Amino acid sequence: MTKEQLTTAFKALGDPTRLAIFQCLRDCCPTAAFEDDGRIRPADGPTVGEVCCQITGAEKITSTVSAHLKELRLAGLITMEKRGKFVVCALNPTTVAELAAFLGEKTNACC
Amino acid sequence: MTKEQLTTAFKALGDPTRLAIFQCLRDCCPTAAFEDDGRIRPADGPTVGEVCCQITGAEKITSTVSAHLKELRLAGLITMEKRGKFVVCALNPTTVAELAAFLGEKTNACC
DNA sequence: CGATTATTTCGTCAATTCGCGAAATACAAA
DNA sequence: TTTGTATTTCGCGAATTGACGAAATAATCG
Repeated sequence: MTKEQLTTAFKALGDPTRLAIFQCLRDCCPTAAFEDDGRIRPADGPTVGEVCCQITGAEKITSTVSAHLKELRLAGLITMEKRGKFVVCALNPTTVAELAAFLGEKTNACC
Repeated sequence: MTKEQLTTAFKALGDPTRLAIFQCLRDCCPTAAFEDDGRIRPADGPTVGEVCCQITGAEKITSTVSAHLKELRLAGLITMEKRGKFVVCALNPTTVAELAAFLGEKTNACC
């Protein structure tokens, strides 16, 4: 991970709305595996609309949350995939693990 | 750690200069344990001036780096202590570990 | 096809941030 | 006390950010 990728990722997490999204995706399961019409939705995460509802209480996704999701995606922290009319998202565990590893790297032994 | 503390800490790391300072403090030892006059300097970290030199190449600490150090301190990521004419600093391993732990928390089992 | 639903992009505005230099503060040495 | 050194605070301007609503895009439904 380059220094620039690290700063981008940390900056993405350094906003209350985006951190809430991050926690939502980390802690929450997709709220349903089936649509109203019975079709199954790939269970890799909630739709962006569902995430927005959890975060802001809004019924539909807002442009603000959409922008935050985009930033998290560009930072490599989440994945987003189109599923018909919906966009589902999920954490990118690889990047998260790399951030944790960066923080966990040992301090130089002589200190 | 509250949500606000988490965002503050991540935001503090989300700037290239501050991340460089963080890496410097994590990876570097104090460059010397003795002053010119022979007095020992507490070996808990380099002076802020030494950190600034490593980061920017400047001979004396700049107001920019001073402000970044303050933000890292307010975020709980580093400690700063006055030692006579100097201010020495060091990582706060507790906060760093808490951030790493937050990122490392397991995804909900059902996902 | 048109209508509806889910989402993103765009434009704007207020607020924040970053870097800089000058001035202020703190401490030590002479 | 005066001088010098290390550092912080202040004030400013340029650039970025976050929130919001309106418009655009994309896919499904009828």
